[in-house]
This record gives sequence, structure tokens and C-alpha cells, in this order.
Amino acid sequence: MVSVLEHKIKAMAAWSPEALTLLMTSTQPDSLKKNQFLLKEGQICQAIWYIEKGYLRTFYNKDGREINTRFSFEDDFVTDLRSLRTATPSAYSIQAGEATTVWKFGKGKLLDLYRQSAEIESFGRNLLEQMLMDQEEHGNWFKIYSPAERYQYVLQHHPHLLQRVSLSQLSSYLGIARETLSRIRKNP
Amino acid sequence: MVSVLEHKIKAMAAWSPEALTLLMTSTQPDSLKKNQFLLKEGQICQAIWYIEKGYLRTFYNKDGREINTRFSFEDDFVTDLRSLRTATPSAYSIQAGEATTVWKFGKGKLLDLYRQSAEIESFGRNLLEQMLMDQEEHGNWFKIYSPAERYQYVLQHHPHLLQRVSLSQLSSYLGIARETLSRIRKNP
DNA sequence: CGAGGCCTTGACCGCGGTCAATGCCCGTGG
DNA sequence: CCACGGGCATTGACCGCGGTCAAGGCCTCG
Repeated sequence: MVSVLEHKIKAMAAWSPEALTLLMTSTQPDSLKKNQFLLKEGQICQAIWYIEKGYLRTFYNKDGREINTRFSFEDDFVTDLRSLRTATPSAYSIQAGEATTVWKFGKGKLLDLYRQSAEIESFGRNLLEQMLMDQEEHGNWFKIYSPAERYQYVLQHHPHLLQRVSLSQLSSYLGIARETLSRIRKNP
Repeated sequence: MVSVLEHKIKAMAAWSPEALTLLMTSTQPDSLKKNQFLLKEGQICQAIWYIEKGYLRTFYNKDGREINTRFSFEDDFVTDLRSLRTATPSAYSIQAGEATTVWKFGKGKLLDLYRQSAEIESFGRNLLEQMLMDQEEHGNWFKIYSPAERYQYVLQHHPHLLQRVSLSQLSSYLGIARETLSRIRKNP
């Protein structure tokens, strides 16, 4: 039987059978309960994960307060790129927001894959370009939009966030206080 | 004679002579006067540029006001990734902040390079990873730091910004008003 | 039924935005 | 050489948005 991962990956690029097999034999699934950690602040990130089901939040501590920097859902790839690349302790934690199934690609394995297959390297590059585009857009929010406008943006472009993430958690992602988000939602 | 570009590129990775030659024969230099545009809002971005000398600012219009989203200096690569990838009109303009020399890699040429050389594709992937790391960090600023802290961060980590970019331009990059930046600098 | 999350609401206030005036530096032309 | 003008930075006055603290309401789950 073909896994969800294989099915999804197939749809993302025009794969040769060899590359697809190589990719699929380099990964294993893992299950996380709600609130379980994939990575804890201070650990060195050793892998990239693909989310099959559920969602993960990436956050970090500012004076004992958790600031959410990202929410990742089905079909997203997740890692702490800085920690992964530089093998330094992560400033972030990654935690399951629901019961979550991920597929793990270890760092060493991943570098092998890139070396062995130009197709996979190309896929990786494209993925990174997509992620960079998204990240630039997200970063520019804060320069351009007011808190209310940022909320409206999420409402229109990422409505699933509001359905699955608590408002407390969303507020730090929007860079505002929980109470302010509450008031924004109240007033049209 | 070996160009500045070739010298720099050499230092960034372990190149085979073939890949390096391929790369160097796919690019041409271009000179920009101060205030000259590399890309104007509404145009479709067709290339990636490498900055040999000078700097570029990327900005965009919010209600007639220019918001600077990025400053790129020597050895940086610059483009509007969204416009380049999707061939849609750019929301950004890119303008020289000083007399600037760039090397242009056209989109078609670039895709050829990736197809022809796994080394170049790998170089591209690594470059993207670096850019994504930087962009994530920059984006998280706004969630984590206050205006004064953001200024301090630039002061410590990117002091060249303050030497070469006017405070008016820097302020929108920090997401604050020009006057506020002035007051932050005044008070320790 | 009680406890604990989570969200909402209110009161207060300080940070940072806006507008306007002034100062400073420099390049240009009389 | 000086006078003027433009661009940029600073400063002051004002005020409204959004943060903080505290209380209360409403779920869900044990």
C-alpha cells in the first residue's frame, strides 16, 4: 500500500521511480500525542519532518512568555533550519498542537539524498524557494500592516489557523496581546 | 583577469573548474547610478542579481509611503522571488542606494544552469537555506523585540546599515516612525 | 459539582505615531 | 564667497492605540 506521504510527494514534482523510491526508503513515520515535543529549546535539531496529519507550533521564550513564530499543518515541512545547518542548540521548541503524524528525514540521510539524486536536490531547492517566499511575505506583514490588518489577513488567507489554533496562541503569532486580539474580533 | 564575482564565488563552495566556468559565462555585469532602479513595482522580475559593490534597497508602497523591506549589500544576492517564480508583477521596487555594480543571472539561464550542473543546484540550495535562516530571524524580530530592542539589534549585528543607510529609510525597515528612531538614538 | 482553561471585558496608562516647527549640512548658483 | 534651498534629522506637543492588570464569564472534563 502507498502511504499518504508518497501520494503527496508524487503530486509535488515529476519524479522518476528511482528517486521516489530513494526518498521513500529514507524516512519513517512517527506519532506525537497532543502537546508532545518534537524539539525542545536547547536541543540540536537533527532532522526535517513532513506533517501528514495534525499540526505543530514553533515557539520560543521571551521572559518566560511563549512567542509562537510558526504554525505548520498537513503537507508542510518543519525544522529549525539554523540549528540543523549549524549544529547549534535551538532557540525554539516545536510541539504538537493536536495528535500528529510526521515523517522524519534525518540530517545525514538528507545530505546523502541530495548527493545521490539531482532530482531530490532540485525538489529541495524548490521547496526552499517556496518557504522563502512565504517567510518574506510573513515578515513584511509587521512592517506594513496594523494589528487589525494582520488579523484580517489571516482571516482571509489562512482561515484554518483560526479553526485549529487557540486565540491565545494566535495572538503572539500576530505580535499582539491576547486581549487586543479579542477586541479586534469584537469590532468590525 | 579574474573578476570580483569569480573570486567571491570561489570562496563560497568547492567548485569544479567546469561548474565555475559554466557559472561565470552565464552572467554579465551592470552598473547602476545612485537612485537608479533595478526593478520597478508592477514589472515582472526576470533575474537574480549579485551585488559586487554598492547597495540596493527593496521597498514598497503603503498608501504613498515607502516601506523598506530589505537592504542588500556587497556579496548579497537580490531578487523578488515571488515575481520571479510566478512571473507575476512585482509588488516591490529595487533601487540603488549608491553607485552599484551588479552581476545579472537571467531566469532562463539560471534554470539551465540548475539542469546542467548538480553543483550549481546544490550551491543554489545552500544559498536559499542561508537566506531563509536570515529571513526567519528577521521576521521574528517583530514578534519578540520592541522598537528600541530592534534598533539595538541592528546596531550590534548590522552596524554597516547605520553607516550607509539614512535614518528615514532605516526607520521603516524597523517598522517605526522616523521620529521614534530619532528618540531611541537620543536616550540610552 | 468543582476546577482549570480559555476568552472577554473594563480601567488605566505609557509608548509610539502624527503633525508641525526648527536646526543642520551641503550643493548650487548668483 | 555668501545666500539660498532642499534633504534629512531633531525636538516638542498632543493623543490614540494597544499593553497590562484584574475581574468575571463560559466551556469542558474529571
